[in-house]
Amino acid sequence: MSDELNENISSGIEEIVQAKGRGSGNVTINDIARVANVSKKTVSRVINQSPFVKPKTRDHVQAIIKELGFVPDPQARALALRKSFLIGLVYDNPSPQYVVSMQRGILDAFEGTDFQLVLRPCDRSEPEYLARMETFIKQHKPFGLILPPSVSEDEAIAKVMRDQNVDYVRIASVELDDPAHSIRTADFEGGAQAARHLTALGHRHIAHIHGPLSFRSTHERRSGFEHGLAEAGLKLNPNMAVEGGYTFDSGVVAGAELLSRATRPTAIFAGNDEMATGSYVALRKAGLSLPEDMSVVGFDDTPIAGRLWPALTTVRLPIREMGKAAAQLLIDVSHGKKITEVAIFVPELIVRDSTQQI
Amino acid sequence: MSDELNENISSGIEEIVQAKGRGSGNVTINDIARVANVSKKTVSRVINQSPFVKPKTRDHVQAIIKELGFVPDPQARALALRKSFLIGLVYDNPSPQYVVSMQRGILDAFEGTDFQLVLRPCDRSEPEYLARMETFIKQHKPFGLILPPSVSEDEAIAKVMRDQNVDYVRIASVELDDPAHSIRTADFEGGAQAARHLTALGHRHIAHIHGPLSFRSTHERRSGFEHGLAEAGLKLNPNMAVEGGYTFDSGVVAGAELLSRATRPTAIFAGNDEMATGSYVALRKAGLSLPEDMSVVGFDDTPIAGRLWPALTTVRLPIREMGKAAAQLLIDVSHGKKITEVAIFVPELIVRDSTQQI
DNA sequence: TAGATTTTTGGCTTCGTTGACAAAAATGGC
DNA sequence: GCCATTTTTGTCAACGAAGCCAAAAATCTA
Repeated sequence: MSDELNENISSGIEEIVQAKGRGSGNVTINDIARVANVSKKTVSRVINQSPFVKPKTRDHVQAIIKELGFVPDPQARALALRKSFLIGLVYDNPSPQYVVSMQRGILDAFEGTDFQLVLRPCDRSEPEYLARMETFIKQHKPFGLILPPSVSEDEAIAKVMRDQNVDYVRIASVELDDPAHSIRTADFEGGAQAARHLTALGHRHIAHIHGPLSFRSTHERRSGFEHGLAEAGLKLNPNMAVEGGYTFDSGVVAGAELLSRATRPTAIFAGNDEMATGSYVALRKAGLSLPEDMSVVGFDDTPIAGRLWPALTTVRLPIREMGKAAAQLLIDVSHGKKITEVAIFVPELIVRDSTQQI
Repeated sequence: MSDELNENISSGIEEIVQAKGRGSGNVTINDIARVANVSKKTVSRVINQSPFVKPKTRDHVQAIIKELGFVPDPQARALALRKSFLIGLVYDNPSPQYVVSMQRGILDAFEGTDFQLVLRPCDRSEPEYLARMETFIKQHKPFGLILPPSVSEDEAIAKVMRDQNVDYVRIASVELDDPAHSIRTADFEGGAQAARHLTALGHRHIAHIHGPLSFRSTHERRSGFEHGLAEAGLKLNPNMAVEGGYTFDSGVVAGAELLSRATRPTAIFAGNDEMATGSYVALRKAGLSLPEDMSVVGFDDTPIAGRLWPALTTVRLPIREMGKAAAQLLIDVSHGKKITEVAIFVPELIVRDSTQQI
């Protein structure tokens, strides 16, 4: 009996391997069912790790799946489940470096899974952006969405996602949502670290180029920075605080503006690396030497920080790790894991060559 | 009759709008068929722009599609067509900036279409990379693949794509494939431009940091460069040519190596912006002033070029436009458009502040 | 060991679309 | 106005999986 069974299986395998090898489509659940001599429903159960399958059956089916190199068709599954295996990265971050790092992290987490990362840039200055978001969700039924700042802070988008009943993870510097939907960064702490570093080097006149006021991170980084200054008995002089747009160009402008003030600061804390890079240019244009004439601290530690001269001292956010954590959270939650605490990423000061003792 | 028809339609629409509004799933082809009083096959024909539909019918159906906000389900279509609406970007380019720019370009072309961009980093140092590629194609049945250098140059990957019968576009500095599958960049010409610029500024001792010899672009850029030097009666001194890996770190090393030579060049042409950035660091470490002591030319014009000090003179490749063209080519070819000539992108020298008269 | 109970398995339908082919409608020629 | 052609439209079965519920097998109980 057992021999006969095995023989049947062997010949079944051979036949299918030959047929599929000639390009007659892929191996499907039906092929597995036929060869394994079970119903396709049972194969489906094995694929989906249903606990209602006898271990013996499961092993048998799995062996045949492996032998035939069967991979379930994501489109067919999506149709039946009314949910695809796409995970969208919805972003509007002005720093391309930030976005690439995050992509990497997400892809790290997808290793060995069937999820695919799709890119969804989101231009919130465009009036239709919410409608587009909704159409995308309706049409493509993504498994989930990952939102880094600043789209993560948009409550209108959050509402759309909830209304459309799609899973999501928001990465932000404040707790915007419940733990199952949040990854948090301790930007406040990062700002404080920047301040402590500069005051420890003896700086007393420290300027700040912060991001747009509509970003939560702007306030967190600045408050943290002020908190750090206060520890050294210092206050942020209001006219030493200039707003930028988290972009390189805005950093150039902001840097120039600071230099036009009556008293020149000896150090600048920029709200992100892009603006810090811009401030380098402004300082150089004014003929200053770095870091002799001015210490500069950035935020994020995107790849450009290490490529500048002098290499930029910056507050490192583990962006790639955050991306990975966000993707993993999405997967874990879908598996029914209960999340009780928001994951918090604490930044770390990376001291390079752009800061020095005064 | 006409009135009656309209009335029926109106009530049908109302009914469906109400039902779907309550979240009972999306509007499907069946709803359209029912309301329009045609078969779903006819609706399908309208969606797919079949020429065998009477204009009157087409307009009628399209009006109802619009009214109900119907969008076809990509998963169901994919299942029936055995081909998804995903387009994969397969990349291994060491410069993250290059990759982001290309992503943007591809997304530009997808505007208003149903295509989604999925990211497929490809690590060719890993032994399984071809098998993974094959599995991805088999499983997800992408509509097409876009391959920038250097994966584009991999003939083993090209074979897999052809065997699996998936459409693709290869972006390369040489003509690797037929016009329907190729986007070409005139790297040779770019190299020549760099040489002409430097010789015109009076430089006679010019070094070259080139990319890995396994990249076609390395040879094209170098040959073009030598060609340009020859126009000025110069030759590339073999020990003034150093190999890098198209990465920042390799640029630092290569720069240092050049400075260790008996005679110091007065200008460097780096094979890409990343390595040019690395050479800045090596030169600065050696105490040189830029551009006074050394002129530097890069290649690509990735965002970092404009962020450096001095801003990098570089040979601009319109990466974003190339990405857009590649995506558009994929779409056009799928629509049956015949391509007789390979699209060639000719680079343009962007003169900034890193080069000066000697 | 028969019957009750629990565990496993299977059958049939559904998801939303397209393909092959058949049927109906429109058009043309006489 | 009738028949042959050509357009246009419709029917029904895929595509490859999962859901619901019933059937079969295994296990337990007395």
